[in-house]
Amino acid sequence: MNDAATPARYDFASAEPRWQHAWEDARCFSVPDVPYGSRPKYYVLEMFPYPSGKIHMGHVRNYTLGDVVARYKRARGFQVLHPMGWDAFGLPAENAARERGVHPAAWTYQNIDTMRAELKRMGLSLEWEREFATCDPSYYGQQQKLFLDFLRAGLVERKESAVNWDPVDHTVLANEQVIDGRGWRSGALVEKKRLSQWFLSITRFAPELLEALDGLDRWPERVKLMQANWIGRSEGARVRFALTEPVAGMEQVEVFTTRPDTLFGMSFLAVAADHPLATAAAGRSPEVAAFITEVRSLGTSEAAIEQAEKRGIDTGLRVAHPFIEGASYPVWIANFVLMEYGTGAIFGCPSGDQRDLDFARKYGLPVPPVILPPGEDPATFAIGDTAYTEDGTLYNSGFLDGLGTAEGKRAAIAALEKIGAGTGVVNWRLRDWGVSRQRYWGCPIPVIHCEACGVVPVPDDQLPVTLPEDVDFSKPGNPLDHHPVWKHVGCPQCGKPAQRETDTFDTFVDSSWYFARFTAPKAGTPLVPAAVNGWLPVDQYIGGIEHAILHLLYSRFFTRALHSMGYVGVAEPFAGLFTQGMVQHASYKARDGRWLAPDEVEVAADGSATDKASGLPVTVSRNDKMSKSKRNTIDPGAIIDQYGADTARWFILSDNPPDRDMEWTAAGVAGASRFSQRLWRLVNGAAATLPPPGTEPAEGAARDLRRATHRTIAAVTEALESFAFNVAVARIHEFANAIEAAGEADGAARREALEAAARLISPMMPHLAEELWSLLRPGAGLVAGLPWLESDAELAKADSVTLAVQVLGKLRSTIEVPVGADEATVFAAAEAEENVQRAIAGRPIRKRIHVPGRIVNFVV
RNA sequence: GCGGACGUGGCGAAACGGUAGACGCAGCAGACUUAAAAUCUGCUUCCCCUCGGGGAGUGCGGGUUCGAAACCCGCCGUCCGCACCA
Repeated sequence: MNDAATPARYDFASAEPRWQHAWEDARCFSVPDVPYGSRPKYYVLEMFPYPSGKIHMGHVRNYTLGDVVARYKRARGFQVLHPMGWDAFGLPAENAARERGVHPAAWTYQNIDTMRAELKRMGLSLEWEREFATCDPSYYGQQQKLFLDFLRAGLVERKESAVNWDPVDHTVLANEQVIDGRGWRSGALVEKKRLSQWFLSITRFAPELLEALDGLDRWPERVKLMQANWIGRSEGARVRFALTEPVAGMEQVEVFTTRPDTLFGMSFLAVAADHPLATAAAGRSPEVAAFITEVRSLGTSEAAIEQAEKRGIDTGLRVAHPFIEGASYPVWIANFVLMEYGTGAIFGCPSGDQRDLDFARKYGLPVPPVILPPGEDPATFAIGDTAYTEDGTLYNSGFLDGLGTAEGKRAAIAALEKIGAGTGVVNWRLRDWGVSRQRYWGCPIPVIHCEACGVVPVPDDQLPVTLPEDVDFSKPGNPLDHHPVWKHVGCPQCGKPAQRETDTFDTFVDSSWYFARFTAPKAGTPLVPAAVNGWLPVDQYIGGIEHAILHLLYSRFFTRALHSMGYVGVAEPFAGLFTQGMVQHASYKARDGRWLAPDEVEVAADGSATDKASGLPVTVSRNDKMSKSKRNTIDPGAIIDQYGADTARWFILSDNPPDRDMEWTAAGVAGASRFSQRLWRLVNGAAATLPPPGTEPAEGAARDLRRATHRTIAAVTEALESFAFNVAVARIHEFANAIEAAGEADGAARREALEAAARLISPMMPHLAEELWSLLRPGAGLVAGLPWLESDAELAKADSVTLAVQVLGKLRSTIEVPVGADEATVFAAAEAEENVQRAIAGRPIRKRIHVPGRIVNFVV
């Protein structure tokens, strides 16, 4: 059937693997561990994937964006480091082991093989020689060395602490992994449990992690803001209140407040249910004990759900006021006071804090007003159900009377410090990072517990501490813990029987330094100074907004810690950050509630859809996140089979700006495919008839085509520089239109245009670029090895421009004038327009405005 | 509650304070075909019209400016983050 009548088409299926091999053979994307010579370095990195089984469209978008940057920067003369690896430890591998009896390592490495093959089909300019998985002993063994360095540097603590316990996954979660009181993975309600845990001292770096955000000028503002909020700096004071009688050895209770100026408005003191004072009070009163039990059982999550309800109980204890001789206040336990923030205790100033006011009203506590709002009369101002939390003038406040809020704070802190009852402090919301997980499939924490010697680091020559392969997943809990022999070792110090730590690291530890390891991935030390200092920081990091806090903050902390230990020269790992939007797809729900896959429905022109099988209408919901449960995922592999990698890449780039959520549509992919075929036809049809390379003076249509060429080079370059990839795509579309419109104009100009098109698409559609280039310049080598095109400003320049002519700011006409025409000529031409005259309607022109190349405006 | 971002045709979107809607998707009309696919050409913000044009228009209401989608003030809406943070 295929004969001469069938129009020729670009055969991506054979071309794409061919060019992938050509790049590989030419080692186009390899760089040395240490950047060499005078060419500047550029490190492009996309957040490495978790090997879940298959790549999804989010990966395709992420790696396409990174590849455009990598290929573009390479063409701009940079030595580009662009590696890929696998964030390979984690729970799903263990779940697979429990559910299907497959070993986590086998499951993981098999997934990696599958996904590597899929990524390779995308034609990414990656340096695969640097690939590693975090579950390789050669990686996590080096991580164990780093941990021991952290330990020696005093950046690790072992603390008994209340942890977030996930009862479904049987593991501890970081605060960041608790979302609305539920485990981020299992969704189970999180319980509080006390365990001995390893903590990395991220709080020590809180001030610099906050301050350095200002210097990250190529990070999205919102990510910096989210981090700043998470670190949560607040200035205030710690105030010690003496108990009127000691309880369980405690003589005082300390509170944190941001409003020491309102101390005279105190009405009560409240502590968290977990506070030692609460525990002491419980010992003296069954009612108090019962209340604490009740608050605990509700838990933080329930509290969040029913928010508003403030509850408390009077302990019967009292505290003295630091400033008011002889005054004392009741100590309450309140459910809205959190042990995790500040000191777990507050002083209640109902007139100046809404929560305190709600509490005071509920339990009939006094509400002494101390802040007078501007313009209010102290004789008449009263607090109703709304606390006054703004600035004002202090009154009823002894020595603070008459001071404003800021001066009041300073004066109160000075007075507290003078009498030894408190100090001005900065309080941080950030907690230390608990990294212990009661899990098998993670990096073993390299310490040994000895009854005589305590915690003993595993000696260097015994590293790596590798995971045992023979593990039993049939019991709940940590397989390392109930392994028959693995944990039983001799103490490295005294030689007596001791036990290995059976906890493994939070997988966020693994991803906190992988970007540094890529610079020398096979080294026998964690990092090689010349390599890591040569390549870091990552110049462009690209990934999802979901990592705005956790991964990015941990990585910043890790880099600072490594910096403080002399491992790396920089303090910030990521100079530029780009957060991409999600890939979404319409979802289809049948009447009976079943979700239908896209290929099971018939979508009409108006967007409505029917079930192919039954013919019944289905509910269409646009812009749904792709998910297996809604059956609206699109398999990248199938798209590449049908359309090729370039088409998938082109569509993803063309649809919208990369930081916004995009909708995957069949029509959009088809459009991208059409364009790739059109470009190919344009080149394939002309290649044989073009003159050999070389330029000649051009006139008329040829001159216009050369102008379009050089303008397009400039416009695409600018768009690529600013991550406006959708605009770059649009400019290339316009360029294709211009080349077609130029018809048979001049061979040399046409060759120049087609060659430019081939090279300009190369960051986005690299295979097609090579194919076109090989048609235009057989045997001339790879586009991947060519420098970026330069726009010739002379050629891009226009001979004449179209000016808009406005009267009173309203467009009335346009005129064509030579570039550089003098103002008098321009005004004369503009005034001569019939439409302009009609709009002026005989009125005198009061003002003439001319913005050269843009606009003329007459004010009448 | 606090903080932030964003509102432009049927849809995705462009637009140094200077011709709003480039480019694409969808749609309509036509060409080529026995037909379809593929491809190509034209039209496509809304309203009025004497086919020359005219009016309105970037969530709403004001303001600054010769000129505002963009800058300022106030609303409304959507989304995101944090959330009894003392």
